[in-house]
Amino acid sequence: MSRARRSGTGGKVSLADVAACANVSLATASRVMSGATYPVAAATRERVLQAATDLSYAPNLIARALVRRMTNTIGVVIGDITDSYFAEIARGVEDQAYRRDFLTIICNTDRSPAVENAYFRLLLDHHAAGIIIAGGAFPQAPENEAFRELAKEASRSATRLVMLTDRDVEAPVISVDDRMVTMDLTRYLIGLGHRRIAYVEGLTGLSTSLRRGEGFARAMTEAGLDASLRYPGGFGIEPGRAAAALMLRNELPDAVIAASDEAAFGVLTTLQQGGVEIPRQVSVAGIDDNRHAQLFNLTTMRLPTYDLGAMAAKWVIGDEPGAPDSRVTLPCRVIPRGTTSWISTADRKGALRAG
Amino acid sequence: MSRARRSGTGGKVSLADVAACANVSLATASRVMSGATYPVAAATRERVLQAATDLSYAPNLIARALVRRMTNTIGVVIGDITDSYFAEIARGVEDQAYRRDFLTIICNTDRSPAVENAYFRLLLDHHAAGIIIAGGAFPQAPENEAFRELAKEASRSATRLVMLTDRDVEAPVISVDDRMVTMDLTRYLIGLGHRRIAYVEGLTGLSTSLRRGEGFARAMTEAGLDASLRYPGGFGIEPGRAAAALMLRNELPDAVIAASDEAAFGVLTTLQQGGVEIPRQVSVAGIDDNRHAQLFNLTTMRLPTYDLGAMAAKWVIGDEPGAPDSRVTLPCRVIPRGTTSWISTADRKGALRAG
DNA sequence: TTGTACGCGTTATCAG
DNA sequence: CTGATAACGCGTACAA
Repeated sequence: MSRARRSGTGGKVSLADVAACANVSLATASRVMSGATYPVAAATRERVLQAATDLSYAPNLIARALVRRMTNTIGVVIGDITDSYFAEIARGVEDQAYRRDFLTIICNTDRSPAVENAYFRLLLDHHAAGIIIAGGAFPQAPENEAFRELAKEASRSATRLVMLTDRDVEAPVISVDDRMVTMDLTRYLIGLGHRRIAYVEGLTGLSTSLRRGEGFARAMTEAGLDASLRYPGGFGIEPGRAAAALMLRNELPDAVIAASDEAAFGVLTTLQQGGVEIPRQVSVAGIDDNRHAQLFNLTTMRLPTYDLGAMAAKWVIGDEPGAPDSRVTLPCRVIPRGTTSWISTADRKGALRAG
Repeated sequence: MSRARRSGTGGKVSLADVAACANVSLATASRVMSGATYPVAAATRERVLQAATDLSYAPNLIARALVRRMTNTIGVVIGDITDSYFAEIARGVEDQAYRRDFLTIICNTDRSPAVENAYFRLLLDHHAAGIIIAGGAFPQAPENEAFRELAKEASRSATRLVMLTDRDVEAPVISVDDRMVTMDLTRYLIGLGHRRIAYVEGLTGLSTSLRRGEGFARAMTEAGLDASLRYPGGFGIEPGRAAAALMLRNELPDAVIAASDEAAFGVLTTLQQGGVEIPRQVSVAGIDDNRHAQLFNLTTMRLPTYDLGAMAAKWVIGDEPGAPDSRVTLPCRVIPRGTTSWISTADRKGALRAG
């Protein structure tokens, strides 16, 4: 009765209204509306459906979530959505989520382990169906302990967890081989005849940066080259600029690899402003292959960012979750463009000296 | 008792556990945990708090949402998160949301009115605390009817609605004056001595594009100049490229304004590849001032994208919502950089002819 | 100041 | 195949 009164107002119509309107029990109405494959007579089902559309019924997702102990949301924890690397990942997640009527929650940490943990906690409390952690690890961070604790809590609950980079927790990880990324890229440049190759590091302390640095070093030493030409860096434009400014003060390298496209842009433009011709004098390469790499005609390593997010989302909302110890590694490849070229014989002298 | 048994397992601890542990009623426990300003004796409050931390209690946000008829989430409906324009908006929202423990749900529509409505519906059913619609309007879209219906439903419910561009619905709107944006920019270029100015349009059918086009036309005609040099466009890089390719086949304009930075990048690089010197021969300007504009040294209109999102979020989760008919307009301004300059007297001839 | 009891809108478990 | 009814975990009148 109170229901009947409410139906006239702006109050939402509930399943009870539908049931009443269709002359069936709440249970029956639920069975047809909740999409379950439960045996209901075709006739009554039709009646319920009709009543639902008549009353323009929309299920209360929250009530449903309470009893199912699970919302139709999936959280993606990233560094910063304005960074195209993370934006692509988020897009991959969202595309999959949308297909199954899941909502995508975005959590910017600005690479703060504390914020990361705070969001982890919040998502758990929100009973997200899945949590995708895309930020890299800081092996030294004191917050790692709490992070692992949170991961354990997740494994006890029903929310599925996926890591997009190895975080040393019991959760499936989908990632790229960061060491291989720089190794392949470095080898590519060496194959082009470059000997004196500089490397602009990624963000300090991040395990991803560490591994990329290792890859560079390994490729150089295995070719008998000096791997010590390194510049402190980061993933943004500014670190690239700073490194390039330093390069301009000394003997130029044959080539420079930056740990990200953005940093490479910084290197590229600063070098050019300094009067250096790219790639005639110096070759430049980045990592990511983001949307603007093409604009700068930048040689780079293509990272499957979108696929990382998409696959993680599938594991999280799909029928087959990734096993807690499963790790899949997605392939990357060099995208040769105009900022790299064979080293000219005229400039080879310096290179030979360095080698 | 069943509770006591569960406490040992991985099952979550509930408020009842806390209450029992603190020897108080469920109500009392609720009153201290829910943060309400309800009179509770300091001693008992302390006991409850202690019990909560002892049991590492975390409130079930879904249960809370059910009774409050409101989740701690805010949905932001955008075109595409990999577009830095929308990413900045989303970041503005998220920053505010995080401060108050709200979760930010991101919804990519790819500018499809149908998808936009689908997300609108989903967010409503999810009982989002607020919904921010950032995509532009397609005045001709048949889905607009349903959109308005959804907006009405929102106004009847408790979820707050904010538009980031005028959508002709009963909801507060925070936006920029798109007409003024292009007018100011065009006037700036005219002030630099340019006469033959080309305009690369925004995405067809979008009201934002329409208004920007109007602004360009008005500024030109009020200066007694020909406003007919327009190129079909869009907000991406490719449309810019295509327009520039066309320009290269005919008499070059003095300057070109693109409806977005990305399009301007396309114009800029294509023109340069075509042997045109920027800005000596042609000045180029964009709209947005995104992160890469500085890299290209692009003159542009700075749009307060981040602030748009941040202010919308405040209206949505803050103490004072925007009135349904309130419209605030955030200021924009020209950022002069290196892709525009005074027109050289040598090139002035053509300009005079056109004027 | 504290406790009791009910309601939020669904789903799931039993009987019929 | 259908219908009562008990959870789900929390907030809040109302009563004490």
